Amino acid sequence: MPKLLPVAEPLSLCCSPLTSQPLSAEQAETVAPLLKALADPVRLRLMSLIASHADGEACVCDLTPAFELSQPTISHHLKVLHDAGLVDRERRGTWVYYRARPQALQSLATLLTAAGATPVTIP
Amino acid sequence: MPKLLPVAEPLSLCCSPLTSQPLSAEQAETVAPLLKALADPVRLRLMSLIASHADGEACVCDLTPAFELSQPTISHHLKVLHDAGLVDRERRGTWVYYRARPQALQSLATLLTAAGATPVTIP
DNA sequence: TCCTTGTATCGATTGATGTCTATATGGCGG
DNA sequence: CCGCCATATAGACATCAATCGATACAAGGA
Repeated sequence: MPKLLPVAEPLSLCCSPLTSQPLSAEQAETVAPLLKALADPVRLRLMSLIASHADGEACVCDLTPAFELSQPTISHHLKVLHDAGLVDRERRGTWVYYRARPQALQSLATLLTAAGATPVTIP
Repeated sequence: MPKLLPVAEPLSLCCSPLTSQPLSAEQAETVAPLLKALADPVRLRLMSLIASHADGEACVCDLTPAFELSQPTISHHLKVLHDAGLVDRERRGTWVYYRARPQALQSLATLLTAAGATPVTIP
């Protein structure tokens, strides 16, 4: 029987921007783990490397050499990103590819974006 | 022609979106602490309470009762937010007010926003 | 001056996190 | 089937972070 999928959920953006109304405790508990997954320099760079790579995906073999860290450490960080639902994971032959989930980043960005104040308003 | 982004000087957002090009190690070291400061349910709610409060500011005395945590713990979390540059701090008489810095949140949102995707960012 | 109220700091404790080495797993080629 | 390569997991260790009670500091009022 096939292994159960890990935690890649719909990632529905749960809430309106932080600045429009207070987050509930539950909402905060939902969102914080996403931010925590990103709140590490190595994982930020991993996410960035993956997301900016061609087709929004990258092989582990592309990522590991970018750091002066052991291979298990990189694998660990990728697992954290994956468990948070920020990246998808696919095995193709010997290699494993991680793919960014733009909607995940997008929902976080929306949360942080000031309510009325869109990024750039042209008068 | 595109106006310059309303860059928040003290906190100048260091980088273009994650998805447009890889973050340097230095950029990642700069941004990660901001995310880490937000990556806690209590601090997320604090930030949200402050930002959504009238005038974007709130007294500690308004914030503490919203949690079932000791006053020193709330004070600690506020300090973390302040040290990260996410909120300003001002004493008025007996009370201390914390004020959200929308530019800080905005720069994070810009970082997370997919390059080509929706929002109005101007590169 | 002393007391009271609001907020910050200190020190301790407990649990989480990043990193490593060693080892396991999964696929491919011979 | 065997051995090699790429990646994941396990276990250990050191550091960090969240929380608390106790206490210090700051400001205003008696």
